Amino acid sequence: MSLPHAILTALLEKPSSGLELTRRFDKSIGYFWSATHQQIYRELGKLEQAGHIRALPAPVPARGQKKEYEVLPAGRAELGDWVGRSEDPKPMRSALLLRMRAAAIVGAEGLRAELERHLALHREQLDEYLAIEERDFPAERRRTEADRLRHLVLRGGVDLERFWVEWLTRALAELGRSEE
Amino acid sequence: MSLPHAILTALLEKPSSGLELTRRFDKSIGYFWSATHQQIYRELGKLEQAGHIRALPAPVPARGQKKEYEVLPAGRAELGDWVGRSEDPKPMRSALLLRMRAAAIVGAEGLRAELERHLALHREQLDEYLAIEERDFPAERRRTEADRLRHLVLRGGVDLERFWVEWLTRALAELGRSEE
DNA sequence: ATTAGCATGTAAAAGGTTACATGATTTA
DNA sequence: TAAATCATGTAACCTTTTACATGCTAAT
Repeated sequence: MSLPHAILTALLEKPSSGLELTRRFDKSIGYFWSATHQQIYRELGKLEQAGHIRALPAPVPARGQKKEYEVLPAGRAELGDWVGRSEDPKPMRSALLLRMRAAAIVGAEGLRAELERHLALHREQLDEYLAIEERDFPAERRRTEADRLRHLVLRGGVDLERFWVEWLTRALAELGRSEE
Repeated sequence: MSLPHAILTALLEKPSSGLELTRRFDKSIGYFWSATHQQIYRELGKLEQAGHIRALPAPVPARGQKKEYEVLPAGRAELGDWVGRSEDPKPMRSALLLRMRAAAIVGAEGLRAELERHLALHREQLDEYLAIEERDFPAERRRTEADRLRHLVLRGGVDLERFWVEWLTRALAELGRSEE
């Protein structure tokens, strides 16, 4: 049950509309939580009903009209509470690793191309995160605790992409050994 | 839609009952796919109906009685087909990273203990995987292609746990800087 | 006026989690 | 024979994914 807390966090960082949130989830929030616009709109409704957020008064409230939300004290309290809660890491699910294990039995036909495709995707993602890092956390400057926390989270995203790039590179090398 | 393929893979490696499969998912299959016994029983039913697997004839078929399954040719064909399919990597969702980002706003109260708890869990998991590696993939021996593939998958699990251990260690060090 | 793009939603289906129910087998 | 354990299953719920629907706004 983390989506509402992801949204509260995003809204505290900057009040936004549903579509703006969607875009932020696609970009800078994506390295620790992902969500589609359908999830976001549904959850915004629930959060509003619960009194955790409210829509800023709009000049002309109507469907198809931008609607900005901000976090209410109750929402901030709920988030503060949630941060202190304990939760076990979710077990892994990687379709790619599964394909590889299945390939050990039924043959690795076509797997190589898929590995190369994933390698390219992860390299791209890694470059994006590195660009964000350069932009938002430049060099060695006196930083606040909050800055250091945010940087650590981004570092998580960066290092995870690096892991995939390295693993895929190694996998492709190993796979090549006998195929030529 | 990968759970059925995870089960087909597991059953091809060794015909099993539902509970045996559950145990295997908890241990050696867990580093690339996880599933509970409820999911597994439900899916075994579907796979049997689809003609992809069959229950081995039991002496006394009854509820509460062990029921072993094996993969039929149609199941193997489906798996072979699936391995060649293309699928994008699923975007990340880490409640821990989210907690950290939220902590940057509402305060890191109690986060340190949670990080330490996760560090311990990931160290344990890493040790388990390393033990499996030593047992199943000893030293440098002539290996078949299938062995190399299986080893690569396990390496994925190992390296991912290492990533978490390293990131958490670093996070704790960073967090400590200002708290004392 | 029409089209493209922005913006907010609804609905149905698939997948995963949690809680509970039940029968068979072994062991104290 | 009672309790523990093995084994299979059902049901309800929650979350995520996919597809579709609708209304506003700006540009051609």
